[in-house]
Amino acid sequence: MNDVAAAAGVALKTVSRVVNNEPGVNTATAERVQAAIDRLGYRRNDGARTLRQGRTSSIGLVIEDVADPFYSGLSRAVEDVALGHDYLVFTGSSGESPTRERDLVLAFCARRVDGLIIVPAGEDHEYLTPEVDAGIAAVFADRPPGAGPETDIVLCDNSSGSRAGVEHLIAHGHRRIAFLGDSPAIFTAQERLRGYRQALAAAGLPYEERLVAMGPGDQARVQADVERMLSSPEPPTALFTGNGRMTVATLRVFASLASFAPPGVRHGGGAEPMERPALVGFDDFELADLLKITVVAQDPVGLGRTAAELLFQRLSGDDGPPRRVELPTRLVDRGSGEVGPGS
Amino acid sequence: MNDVAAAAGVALKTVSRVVNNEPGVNTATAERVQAAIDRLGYRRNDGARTLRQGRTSSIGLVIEDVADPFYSGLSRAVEDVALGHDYLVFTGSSGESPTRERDLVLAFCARRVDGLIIVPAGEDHEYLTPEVDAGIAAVFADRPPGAGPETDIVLCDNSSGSRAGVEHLIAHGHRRIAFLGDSPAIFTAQERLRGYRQALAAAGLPYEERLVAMGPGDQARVQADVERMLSSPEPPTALFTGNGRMTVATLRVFASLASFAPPGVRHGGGAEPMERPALVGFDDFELADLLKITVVAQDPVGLGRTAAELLFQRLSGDDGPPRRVELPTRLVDRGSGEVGPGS
DNA sequence: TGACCGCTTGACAACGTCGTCACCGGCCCG
DNA sequence: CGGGCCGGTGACGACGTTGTCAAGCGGTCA
Repeated sequence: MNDVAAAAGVALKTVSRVVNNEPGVNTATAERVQAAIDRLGYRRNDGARTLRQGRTSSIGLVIEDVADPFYSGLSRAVEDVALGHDYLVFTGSSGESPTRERDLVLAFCARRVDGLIIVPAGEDHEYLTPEVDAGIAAVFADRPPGAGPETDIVLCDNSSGSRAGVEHLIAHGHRRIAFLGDSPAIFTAQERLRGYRQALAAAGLPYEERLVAMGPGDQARVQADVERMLSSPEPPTALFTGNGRMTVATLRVFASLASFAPPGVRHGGGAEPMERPALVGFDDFELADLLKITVVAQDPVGLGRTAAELLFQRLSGDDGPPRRVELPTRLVDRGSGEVGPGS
Repeated sequence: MNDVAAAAGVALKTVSRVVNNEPGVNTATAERVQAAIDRLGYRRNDGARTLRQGRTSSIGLVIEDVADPFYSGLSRAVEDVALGHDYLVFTGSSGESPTRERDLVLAFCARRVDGLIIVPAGEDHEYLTPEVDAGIAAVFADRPPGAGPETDIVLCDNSSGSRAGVEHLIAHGHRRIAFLGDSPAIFTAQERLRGYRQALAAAGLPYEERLVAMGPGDQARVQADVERMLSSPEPPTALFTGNGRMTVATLRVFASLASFAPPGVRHGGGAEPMERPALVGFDDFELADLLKITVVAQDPVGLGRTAAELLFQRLSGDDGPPRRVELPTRLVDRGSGEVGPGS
């Protein structure tokens, strides 16, 4: 900018005015400055600008994993809202590690992002208190934070969604319904389990420990749990899976159990030691339509958009009490809940 | 930092030394300073730091769409490499718009990112020349740039992969193979078409315009093209789809054409006006294994990792001639190429 | 004629950090 | 006893911007 000013024979401040389209610059002068800018290939240094102005026009987004379709949808929505406000987005994946979540958040804070959108991996968010006190806005998405500052929160209505999914199975005559969920440490897993229990209770069905398995979503674990349940004396006739990864893993288990009939096709005989159970999954996924899997659909885009919109309201001065938004889920019936007893 | 210095009764510079773990500070002094830092909840302003130091320890990543699994895999890989170097990542989706690509890149440049990884949407990258001259490193991934500065480039071996996929179909007896590709303006679409033609030529098969359809990957377009081809007098017995979205769209078309037999199951009669054609897709996708779709798998993670590694080599001083890396593809045979004439 | 106005322009400090250099006191060595 | 060295500390400017304030200038109005 110094060079531009020298080249155009004006003061620094005049160049600044031209660059920022501030009024009060003679047209001829402005043209001369613009010419110098073009000639020298000058571009404003936004780093210095933000230092001077005290806001960076950037936000930080911490999610579990960009490569997970659920979070990448959320991510894209956040990005779109941010770009609409001329904000840039730092993205980071925590990979479910509380340490990495914290490191990322603090790195973003050191960069003085104006706001944060966080899908928390950890339980303790006290580390955020000084940052929030320092004026950084924060919104939690998908899961509520642990102990820490009061912030806006955007969630899916996990328990109602889960309950609706399980009720759908019950309505089709299922009485022994298994629940496969994420690690109990994860909020959404707990909530979905809660919805499952509510649905059972409302229908007067017993809650059986042996039909509930929670843990990481890797194929081996799911395979073991599903096989164990299905080969037990009184196997479940339906499965409810607690997230998209579990649903897909379960489908792979089904595929690996060659004795299953294809979906919708029944075995000939009456005895069905290994008939393919009904399945309803929490969270929609690509190709679920082709595979005809009934799901409780969340709205990752809505989650991201809402979180970003709340954040920008805060950034534009709203300092009302913290809000907690719960987005509804939607049961998408594709038929996989119908197989089995009741159909 | 000023406040901390005052609170600890030392000079600014001493605080700076403590914060940066610089040697030459008396242990007692350091403790006093550290206490003041903790008490005041001070955190270094990395914005000011980068201004002073001339590098921002951040890179910009411009892709087509974070929500697309191919790019989100790439994105995650870039992020992991960057975090390994203590770099932060700005992410932006261009949505195939050259203007938005350019705006994003220039916004990142104004923020003085140290480097850029770009999946180009546009054809003209002259706008990058001043930035690269100014010292910003750039690497193009997945597609080569149009006119502009010489930079490192990381691609998939599109034509070979495509050729291998089509040869697989030919090897299974197919003679009329349709090609459904992305818009011809897109580099990868052109390359994959080239591979298709090479395979045909090598097998002595004619190239027929009527069997080639290129354009956007929306369901309606694909539906129209596939239906037109399949209902033509001499319909293709196999389809080769040019990217994951096309493959999925084509599967949906198959599902909508109720007259098709399920995969692997043949119609009873000899005449087969609408037998389900064989299908091989470029690009793997989740659940392709369950749907038993043969694909030419790319390696989005490898693409992202390689691009990031090249970038960091540049950032650490490597100024050798521009490099062009082509990553191999891999044919994953799941049986969907076998249906039809030869099987 | 002089006070005042609007328009244009510029000088200067400040944002928060770090690199450079200088300073101070104590100690060793000749 | 004097010079040099060293560990510890601080003053100051610079990075590239922008906000504040003031000044120059020509013209208008009382």
